Amino acid sequence: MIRIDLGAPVPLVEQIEDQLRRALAAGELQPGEPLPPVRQLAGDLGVNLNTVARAYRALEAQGLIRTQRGRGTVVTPRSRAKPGKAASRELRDALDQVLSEARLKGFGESTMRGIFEASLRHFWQQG
Amino acid sequence: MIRIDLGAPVPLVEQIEDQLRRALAAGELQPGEPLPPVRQLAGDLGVNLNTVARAYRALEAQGLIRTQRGRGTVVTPRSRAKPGKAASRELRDALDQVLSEARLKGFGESTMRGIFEASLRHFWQQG
DNA sequence: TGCGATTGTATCAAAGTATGATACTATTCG
DNA sequence: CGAATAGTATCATACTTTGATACAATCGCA
Repeated sequence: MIRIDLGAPVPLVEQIEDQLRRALAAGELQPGEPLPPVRQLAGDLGVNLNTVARAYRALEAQGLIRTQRGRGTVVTPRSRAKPGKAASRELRDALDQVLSEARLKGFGESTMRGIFEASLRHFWQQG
Repeated sequence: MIRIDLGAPVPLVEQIEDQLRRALAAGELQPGEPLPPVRQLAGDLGVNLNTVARAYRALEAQGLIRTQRGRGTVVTPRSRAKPGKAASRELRDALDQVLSEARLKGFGESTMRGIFEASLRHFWQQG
């Protein structure tokens, strides 16, 4: 379900968090559905249970999942709130970051569009 | 020219590196043009000169600038090489990351397209 | 030519962050 | 109640980031 890279420069907690968020955005994890217990996921990935617990807590702080000691962790229903100005600025910034790198690496405009459309479909189509 | 945020979770070196890369991709810094000396930029930003020097070295490792002790740092001409498979995978991954977050924050498909097109124009049009 | 000014580099210490080992607490179910 | 299962807290260790300071290369001008 998730694959982590011990040699990557990005922290394990963040790798786990990012991939779970992607699964949530793609609809692979539906609201109400339980996430694996921290010990199980930690065992599968070969990391400490705290590392998974921290990823869960980060996602909970973003309102994406809800966790309760002794009971487990479940996916929360998707927020229907419209994003604010700060969120828009952050999104533009993150996109600029990705596109500027792509530009410098030699990707062309149409290639870029193709990759974008694929990702867009992945996360917006029915997800 | 650059603005950094001491309270942000992203390291100063990376903030500086990212913003310089964006300036390069947007064509605000043209090939052959000199970058400010590390002490000057460091002074402007209120950080240690080493922090700027590290950002310069990172960009040099990516082939974007060329630096020589005692002489300074200049922008290198843009590489004409086509990106390989690894670069494509990384790009898809980075885009997925950004779009999945946007999706969960409630951005709509057309809003997303608009922001993307703006960024695309910014970095590909004549830049 | 030589010396001062300017530019990037190396070294090392201090503070902050990430990860893991271990013990703790809450919930469920027989 | 008690065992099993779920998340939490604490703390030690290793790694990363930042900065202070000293070093080395290049340039320019007297």
